[in-house]
Amino acid sequence: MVTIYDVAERAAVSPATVSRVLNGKSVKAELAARVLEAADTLAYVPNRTARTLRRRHSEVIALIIPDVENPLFTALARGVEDVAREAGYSLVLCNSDDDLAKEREYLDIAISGDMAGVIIVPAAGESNVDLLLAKGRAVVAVDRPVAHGNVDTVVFDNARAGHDATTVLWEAGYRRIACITGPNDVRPAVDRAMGWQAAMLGFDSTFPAVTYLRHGDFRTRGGQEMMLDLLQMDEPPDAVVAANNLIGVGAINAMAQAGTLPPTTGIAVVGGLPYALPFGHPIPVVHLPTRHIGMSAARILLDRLSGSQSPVSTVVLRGELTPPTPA
Amino acid sequence: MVTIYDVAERAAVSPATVSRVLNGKSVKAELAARVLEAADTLAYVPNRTARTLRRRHSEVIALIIPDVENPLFTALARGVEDVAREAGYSLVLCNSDDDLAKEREYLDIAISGDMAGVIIVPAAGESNVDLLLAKGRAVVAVDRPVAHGNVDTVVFDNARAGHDATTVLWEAGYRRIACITGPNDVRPAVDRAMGWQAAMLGFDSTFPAVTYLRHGDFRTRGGQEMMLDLLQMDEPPDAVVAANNLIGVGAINAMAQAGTLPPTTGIAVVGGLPYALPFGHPIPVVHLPTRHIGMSAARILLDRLSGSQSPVSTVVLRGELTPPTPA
DNA sequence: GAGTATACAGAAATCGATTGCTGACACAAG
DNA sequence: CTTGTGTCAGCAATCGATTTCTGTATACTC
Repeated sequence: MVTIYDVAERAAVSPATVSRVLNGKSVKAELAARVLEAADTLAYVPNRTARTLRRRHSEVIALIIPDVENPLFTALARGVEDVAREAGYSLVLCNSDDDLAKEREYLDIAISGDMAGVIIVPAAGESNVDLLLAKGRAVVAVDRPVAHGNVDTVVFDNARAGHDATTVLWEAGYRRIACITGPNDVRPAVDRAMGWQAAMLGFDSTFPAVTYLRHGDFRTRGGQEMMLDLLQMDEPPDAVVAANNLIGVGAINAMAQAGTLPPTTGIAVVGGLPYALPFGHPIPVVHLPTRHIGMSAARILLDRLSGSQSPVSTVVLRGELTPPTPA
Repeated sequence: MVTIYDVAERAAVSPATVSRVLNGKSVKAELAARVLEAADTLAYVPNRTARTLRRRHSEVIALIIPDVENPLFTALARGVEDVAREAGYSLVLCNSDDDLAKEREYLDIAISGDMAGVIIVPAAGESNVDLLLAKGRAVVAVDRPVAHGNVDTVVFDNARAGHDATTVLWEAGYRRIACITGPNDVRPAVDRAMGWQAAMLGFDSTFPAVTYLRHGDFRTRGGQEMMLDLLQMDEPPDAVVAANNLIGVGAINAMAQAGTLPPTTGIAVVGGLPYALPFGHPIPVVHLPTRHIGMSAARILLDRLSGSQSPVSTVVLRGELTPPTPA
């Protein structure tokens, strides 16, 4: 292992000088040249662990997400990564599986690994980032608020998204519009359903909303099962709002199984479908600015890291109902 | 920041003893109890940075993949994660964008961050892990071999997968079967195309293979463009082998646009389609054991980490042609 | 030309945990 | 009673880079 001492020796200067050269502090040009040459010929790579120990924080930020296999979160990760890299930070992706224990483990790693900051999509339930805050680390919540801890937050306008998705179906002539959403301890799932419910009651105050609401698991499987369930009702819905992309896919699968693909049964989806679904009928989608939400969170975090003391803020990003262009 | 010294003081022992207790070395029961109690009341969290500096390696392994948004790689990541966590390691996901410069950056981070080992899907081109090997770090290549460096490797049997996909189409009666694959500096892309070519020439030695081969970018966009291109030929193919999941999605989109969805134009896909495509006709898929490939790579890495000196090996996993059950 | 300000390099302390070595003590064997 | 063997806790060195402090050489002011 070649260390800063080896470089110092070869360049005939002190380790302190090598450090200064490598960190852009002022050093006489001639010495700097010697140092750089020595570092080069020795193929010196500074040890980040030692640097982190001394500086008491690394250049790594942790991004904790509930599911790496969900395109929403990977898109978010891209957004974070792009901004973070730009600023010289690298990103560690941690997969919590929406499990508080795993999440806690990763939070501990973030603390004990001296990570610069944490961007977290809190797991369902009582996420707690107090320990992190107590240590003075920067934390930003994304997509969902944290249950405990007062931190900057970036979320979608979920109620509105649910409302918009419902409205477009209503305007297309559907009248008995159901809603399949995620678990009821996951905030965006609840909010989107609220948006749907508000919209339906606005159109028809006698609509039996609870009857047509289903909680799945925010995954394809759940969407499919709940849709089949809805279709078996005595008075099945004539359309459905899928509260996320995977539910949308599942619901469409179910419709295919039951032979009631759109436009027979209508569907609108909150969140971009991961891949265009190639069959005749266009599907209205409320596109959520997933990449943006990541970029926004990263910017806020970077701001905190550079010492900003501005009061804790919540940013709400609005989705956009798109004419369904594929891909 | 509460350190091991604080704990030591409170428990009236030396820091060394605290360390030994926390690491399960033999210490008299009474002292151990005092230490644990002190650690508990002080809410002591050991600093991994310091430990890593001293031990000269961390409990983190890096997984470098070309595209976090590709389900193949996220599934692989799950496989790696499951095995790694089991063994007490945590995973850092790094996104190389198939870009050698970004890849090199992450490799440097792996070195300078004292990471225990690296599992890498090498970027297109001349990936080089020599530096890592020179430092004695464990490295495993997945999905593609590394251009430089002699390391354990886990790959799919890509040629066979291409061959199988082609065969199933031939047997279904298609005769002019094209192939859309990835960039020609990406090994699996080439191998799958080779499998297709071998199969076609086996069936019909006069088949003008080069005419019906297209290189896209292994993404939806590329698949779509190449498919449209194929469909515009004077003598368009009557079927196509899509060399990966995203190309498959793109190709199907293109078919939808052109109004020649299966079975009019046949298609077989190598690699599971990320989300079931709900329209009447079943699509044959050569399922690749993506999760397995990750688990296998992780096991090999862990083996090396625990000191195994067995000769460098290559593991080849076979895909399986499935009757196309959705989801 | 004397005195002060400035720039810059080196020595050494520091970050927090681990670990080789040493010494203290207990007990068994001779 | 002495020597030998083993257990276990503490001291201090160590990992590699950063940074404070200090000293020296040079430039600048009047």
